[in-house]
Amino acid sequence: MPAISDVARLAGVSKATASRALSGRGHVAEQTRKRVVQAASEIGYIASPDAASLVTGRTKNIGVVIPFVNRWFFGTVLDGIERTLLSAGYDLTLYNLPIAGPDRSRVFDFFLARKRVDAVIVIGVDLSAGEIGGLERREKPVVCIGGSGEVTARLSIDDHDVGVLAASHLLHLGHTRIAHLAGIGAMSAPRSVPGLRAAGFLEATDAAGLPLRSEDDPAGAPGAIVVEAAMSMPGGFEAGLQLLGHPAHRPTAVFAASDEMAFGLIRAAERLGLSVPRDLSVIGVDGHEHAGLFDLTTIAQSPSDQGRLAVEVALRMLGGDAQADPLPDSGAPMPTRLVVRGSTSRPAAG
Amino acid sequence: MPAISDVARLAGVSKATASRALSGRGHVAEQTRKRVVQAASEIGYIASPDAASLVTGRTKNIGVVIPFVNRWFFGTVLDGIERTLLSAGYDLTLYNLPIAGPDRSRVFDFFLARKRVDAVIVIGVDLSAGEIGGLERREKPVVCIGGSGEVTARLSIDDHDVGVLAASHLLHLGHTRIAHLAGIGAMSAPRSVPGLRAAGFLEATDAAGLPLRSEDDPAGAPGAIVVEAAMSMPGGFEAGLQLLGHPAHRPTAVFAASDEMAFGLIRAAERLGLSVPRDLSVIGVDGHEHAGLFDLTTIAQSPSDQGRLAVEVALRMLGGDAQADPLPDSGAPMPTRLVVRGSTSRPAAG
DNA sequence: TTGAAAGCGTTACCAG
DNA sequence: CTGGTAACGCTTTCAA
Repeated sequence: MPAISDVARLAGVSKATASRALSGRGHVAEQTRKRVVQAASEIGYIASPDAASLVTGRTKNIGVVIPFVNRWFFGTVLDGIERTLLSAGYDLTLYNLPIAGPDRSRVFDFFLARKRVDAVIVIGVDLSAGEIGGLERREKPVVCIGGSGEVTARLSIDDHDVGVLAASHLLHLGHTRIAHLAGIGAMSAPRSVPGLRAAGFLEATDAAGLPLRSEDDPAGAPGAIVVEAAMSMPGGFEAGLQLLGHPAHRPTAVFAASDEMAFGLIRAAERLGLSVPRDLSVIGVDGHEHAGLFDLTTIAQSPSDQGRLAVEVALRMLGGDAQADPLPDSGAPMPTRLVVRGSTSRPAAG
Repeated sequence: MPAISDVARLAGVSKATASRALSGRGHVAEQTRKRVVQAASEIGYIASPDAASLVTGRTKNIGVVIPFVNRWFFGTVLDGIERTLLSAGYDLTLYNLPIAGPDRSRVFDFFLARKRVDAVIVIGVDLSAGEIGGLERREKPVVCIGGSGEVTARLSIDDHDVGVLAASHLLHLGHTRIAHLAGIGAMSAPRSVPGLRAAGFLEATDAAGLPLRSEDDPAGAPGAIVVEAAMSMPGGFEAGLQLLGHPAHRPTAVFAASDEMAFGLIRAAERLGLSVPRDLSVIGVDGHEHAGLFDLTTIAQSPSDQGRLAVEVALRMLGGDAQADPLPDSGAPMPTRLVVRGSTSRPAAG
């Protein structure tokens, strides 16, 4: 493996000059720079990042903490991050965070505690105060996408508003028996993404005069109901079979907390012989790339943009200038938009 | 940031002893070891991996090259890798490889060329001779999962056999008009995963006396046909609309090269008013976690096991003993099994 | 503009 | 079993 001293010798300069010529820091005569670069490529020299970061304190490496890679939102955010990092010359170290348990603290206390990453991007994780404290103590920039926890830099859509928007769309169409397929923890963790969406939903249905019902309530009456399930296609499917199983109790519209849940719900409806949107209107959240295929009305967001932006924010924070607000638009929520397709319509007459 | 010299001072020993005590290499009196460990945890010391790898040449970091994170197979393999690596104390650096273009060579020539990873795991990539040469020149262990290219360590299922098995299942049921929804490149890259599956399919249909047909052939006659599409749900959907669009040309059974394609195909069939399996039998490949939800017959494999195993192989190669065969079972293919569900049946009479 | 030399934080060798 | 010391490969003062 050629070292910088080899390059220096071949180019007839000192290590110092070779370093300056190759890294672009400090002034070097154009002619010598060329000679050094030529020598380097001749022997296939590539700088050792370890040696460099040992002295500079920078690793050119960003840690990404993510709970799933196999859910569309998360995978797509990761994709956006990776692409942006690649073109900035940064490495991405992936930490697939288990929901809880000893491995989770291992990620925070061991892996992230070492000096291997310049910054951390955390996607869709509800961070505990202790975890946040640990990260901040290392003085590494932390950028969050979604999730919850009192952190300085967070990029996210307005999840409460998403809930309001979805409910309003259904109310507007004239539905009065509406269910919300919420993510796990919606009721117990009000600041989490599922919690905020559920709260927005309930606020809107309440404002419209719909009472909150439980599954045991008398059938057929107007009202809103919230059911929790895994935010995945099977989650939506299972919950859907349950929710739609009793004709008398059946809502005429459902707001699913994610498009993947909505897909599962639609399949459950079909399995039960229901037609969407004639018997059931469905609206989801995400703007999943398969939403068109299911003809699903959804509240779209742009995960890959969020990923790209998170990287830009992190790099900006790394670039010093600690005073300047690193967040674009002073931390305004990321945009969402209602995409109306064929899965929502007015309820059947009667 | 506390350094090892701080630990040494606090414990009243030399740096050398402190290092030995903490890393476990070399002999240290049990009593001093305890004192050092105690001192380390007291000041929250964590070794700098950069400094360590500078001298040992080992980074405790594995590079993973992957073309998608958002396809189930790839995401699940990644998950298995990550989990295994985490418990072995290794980091995972992710390279989301663009299919082609300058960014692709950048991954190989710049990112992987640096000394930042101890080994590389490559998932589902058709490696060129040049790319393989580059990797081998760095003398880093390379483990491939799927994909193609003449590399020493490869873990994969027998994709040719998968094609045979799928075709045989359909033939056995009595189908004589069978289509194969193949991945892109199946016909042009015979050693690739799509190529092998298609070859197996054609071998079996040919042996059964079914002629290979093109889309323009006279309708209704027995035969096998191969259509290429993206190995995703939308890919299967679009191709399905095309393939099933003309009633006269319609096959009675389709072998989709992945479960995700099969899901799309099933939706296309439903969209066209066809009933599965009455009008159309469908078999996929993967054992996708949603296969049950679509009641899909499939040839299941275990991506997360493949991921786990790839890590074990890589670590074994790293552990010296270059002579011993690092591959389990002398490189025998990974297991697959036919899971019969409701999407395949005998063709309708007539 | 260039060079010499002093680190960065470890581990590994060689004495003791 | 332990301590001193020399690397590892780079960047960065400080002088020239």
